[in-house]
Amino acid sequence: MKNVYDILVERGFIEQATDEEEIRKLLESKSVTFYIGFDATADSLTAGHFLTIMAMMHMQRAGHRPIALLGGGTTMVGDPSGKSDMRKIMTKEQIDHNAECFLKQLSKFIDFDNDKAIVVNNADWLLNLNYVDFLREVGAHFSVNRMLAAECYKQRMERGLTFFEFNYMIMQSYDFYKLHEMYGCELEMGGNDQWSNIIGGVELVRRKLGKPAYGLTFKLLTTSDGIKMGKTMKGAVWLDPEKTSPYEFYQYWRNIEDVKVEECLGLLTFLPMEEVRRLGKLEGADINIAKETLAYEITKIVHGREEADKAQAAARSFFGGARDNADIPTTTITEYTDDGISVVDALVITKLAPSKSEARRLIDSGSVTVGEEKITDRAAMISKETLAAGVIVKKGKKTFHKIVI
RNA sequence: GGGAGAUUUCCCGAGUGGCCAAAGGGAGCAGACUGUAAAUCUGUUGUCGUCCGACUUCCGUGGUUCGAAUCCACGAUCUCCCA
Repeated sequence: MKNVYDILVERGFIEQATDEEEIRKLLESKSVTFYIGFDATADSLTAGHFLTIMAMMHMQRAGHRPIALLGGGTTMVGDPSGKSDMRKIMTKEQIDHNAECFLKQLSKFIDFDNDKAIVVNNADWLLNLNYVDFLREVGAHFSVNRMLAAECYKQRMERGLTFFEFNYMIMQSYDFYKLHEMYGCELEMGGNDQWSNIIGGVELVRRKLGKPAYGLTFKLLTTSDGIKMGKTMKGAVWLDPEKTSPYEFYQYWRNIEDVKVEECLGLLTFLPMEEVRRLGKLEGADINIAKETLAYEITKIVHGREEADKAQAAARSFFGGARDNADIPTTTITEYTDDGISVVDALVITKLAPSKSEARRLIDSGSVTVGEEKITDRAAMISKETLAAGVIVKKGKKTFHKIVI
């Protein structure tokens, strides 16, 4: 069987490693306990997290033991890495709630039974630390000079970095040390923005325990413009189906840029690499096949086969011209009169437009279609009868929404 | 502790008393062209109203003025210099 390290390399995960050869050997020689941290900054994981989760899954499949570390403690501070502004301070309750949501979602991907994977929350050891003890025990091992030189603080060196946030790196480093002690964790992985924090932990383990420790970072998903992927006009692409419906999720990947298809197939699906390369070679309109496969496979992993089938069927039927009752986002309208409802209101209620002004602009630009009829009149209404039958409202070419009463 | 400066709409960034809902760029949205791609061109981007209209914005709170994003006072936050 192939070394999982080589698999990760082949699929395009790896960005940096503390020592490639050593890590490869380590992963070949035994079942390794490794960890990835998730700071609980929102109540759902995002498409960005999904990449690291995929890596975790590959690792677990290869017989290694993942530790999912929930950042109940570190989120109290907030990681300043690569950020230009200080993060809003969150309450303990919010963080706890978020961590719970994370765990629920993670359980769908990682098998936590029988010690095959472990969940920990760094609130358990970070929150009750004694300041002076901590400084003597851990703080003494960090050089401020070196920390300030770290790439991740570059932006903050210009705009200001508080001591409060500056401690984040030390806290995360301490996590690694703690996990090494508790579970024999030897490897920390994370997105490439975590590189500085990870090295901090690796060095702390080596210094304090005199034992080997390794770090590994993954590529960050970006668009060809270098903008972080997984964002839409509504915000992040969430893994929670309540926040981003499976259909929207599917469509996000279906609409990906040509040049990113092969990369995403490797990173975000389990398709064999021969297949990935074959799909990546498709040109012209044929590449749509690759995109469809990509969207389907990711949706299947995240939301299950059934939802993936539904999303795909809905997408196909709509873009194929059919307008039947497919599984697309649907809103049930309760506020309507005998005249029905105005198109403007309908757009706002379905969240196709954030405000009435925006809805009017959309109508003016000729991008709104109700049923088969293109709407050009700002005062247009959707009749009660039409509503009763259920009608599809279309914004632009790609966004469909069904309305029923 | 002392001194200098900053804070503008999603972001960057103009604007120093009326012509400012506020230049320009980025990002977003839409139209054309396409392959549910990219690039390009065009339109659009505070809210509410059927349009020329009304209303709420330029860190916060008060004030000066017929009139303030622009002036004053106090406060908050940040940056820089000196201790």
